[in-house]
Amino acid sequence: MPRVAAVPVRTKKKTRDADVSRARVFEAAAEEFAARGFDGAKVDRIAERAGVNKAMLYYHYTDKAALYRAVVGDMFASTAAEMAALRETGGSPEVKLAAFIDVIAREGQLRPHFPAMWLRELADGGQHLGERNFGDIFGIVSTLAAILKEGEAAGRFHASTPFMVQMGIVGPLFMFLATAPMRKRLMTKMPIAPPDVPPATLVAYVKSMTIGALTAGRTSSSASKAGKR
Amino acid sequence: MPRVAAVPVRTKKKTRDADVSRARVFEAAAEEFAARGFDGAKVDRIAERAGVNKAMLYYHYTDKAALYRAVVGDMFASTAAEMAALRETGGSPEVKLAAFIDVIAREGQLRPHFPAMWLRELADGGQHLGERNFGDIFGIVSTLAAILKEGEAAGRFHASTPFMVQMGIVGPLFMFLATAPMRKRLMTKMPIAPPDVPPATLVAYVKSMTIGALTAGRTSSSASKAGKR
DNA sequence: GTCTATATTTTGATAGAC
DNA sequence: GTCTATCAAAATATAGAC
Repeated sequence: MPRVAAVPVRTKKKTRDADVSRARVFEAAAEEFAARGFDGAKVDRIAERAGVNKAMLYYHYTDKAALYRAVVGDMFASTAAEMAALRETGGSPEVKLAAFIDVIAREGQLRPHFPAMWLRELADGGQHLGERNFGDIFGIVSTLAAILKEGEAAGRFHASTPFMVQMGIVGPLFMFLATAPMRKRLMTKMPIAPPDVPPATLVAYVKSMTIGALTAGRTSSSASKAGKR
Repeated sequence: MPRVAAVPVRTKKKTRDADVSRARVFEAAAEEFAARGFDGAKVDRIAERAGVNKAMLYYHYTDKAALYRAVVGDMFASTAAEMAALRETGGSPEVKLAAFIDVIAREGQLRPHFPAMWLRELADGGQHLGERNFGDIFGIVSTLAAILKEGEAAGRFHASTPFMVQMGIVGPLFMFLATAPMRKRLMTKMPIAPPDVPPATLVAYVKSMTIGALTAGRTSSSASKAGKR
């Protein structure tokens, strides 16, 4: 037992270093995966970006796929957690829906790699996702489904397909966010693709679109209330 | 000159065969690229899918990148051409906007690989696109920009950013279309992701969203007219 | 036009010293 | 925990016969 007691200090030091390099790898991987996709991302490049040796990468993560899952898992787990919190709050269906959109938008901005990675994962058919990821996604869509159902029951929303509404929210939001680098580069050739739309404007537009579609033809003023400018 | 005269018949035969195998390669490539992306797509697998020898693939196309450009170019050129035609037609801004959305949706369904490939290309930042592709894309967005401007001048649409509106149309449409295989596979685990929403319903929803956002707060009945059901 | 065999390069991954 | 050196497996592309 005395042998065990001697370790703490040194362990703490080592652990902190490990956490640092591990975090650097994670961050670099997120950028690489977002910019090039799973197959396009190269392990060597991730290590280089992270400023660590390639062997270090394998010290922290079993392989490329595990690293990818770590990044993706973090995205969905975080979003799912926020959604769980959202489910506890009150308010009208319109307010809840706006809050739902805010969470998606916030997560998409908080993690710059999120939008592009999500776009790719959708195109990939969820190839790289695991059971836990699907669970988180299910939780997210379920949150939206509950809001829609509530609004529908209250006679404020049309009947709708949750997954379709979800794509109607994530699509515009993430497509716009994911194309930020591209738009920046294209500005000279395409004055139509501005790199600098304020996030608030984008979010407002998405809210307006969604509420607009769900309340089209109704006399309520909810459409104009939720997403102005 | 007599040597030249003897060729035609044989050439025709050969040409037909060539066209067939070339088309098969093109088709197989479109599927592979859509399902796995540029880096994920493997030349061997494309050849196998096409039922031709790998060497044949290189006989028809200089390399993998050229093949990719051929598929992508076809998508954008076709869509751009339809947009050019649309620019000639008349009607109210609302009608034109609906027609614009119809073109995007039609192209997305006509070429099953279009949605997924477009999602990927956006995430890639247009890495694999050439000058001509950007020209076509510019033409497409410009068509939308003109419609929006007209509606705005007529006092029927809010001021808007064309590229953002474009993402608001392509996003929901293509995300939903691109996830068809995924949804089919997930049905058992996620009853929220139905594989079978009728395209007409999806298109109507996107029209309703877009018109709804552009006319939010207005007294006009255009929102309910353009995208019902 | 079509196929076999092969050259070349890239890349994911590990062994083993420090 | 960190790095060097290296292996083994893919994967792109081509040469050359038919």
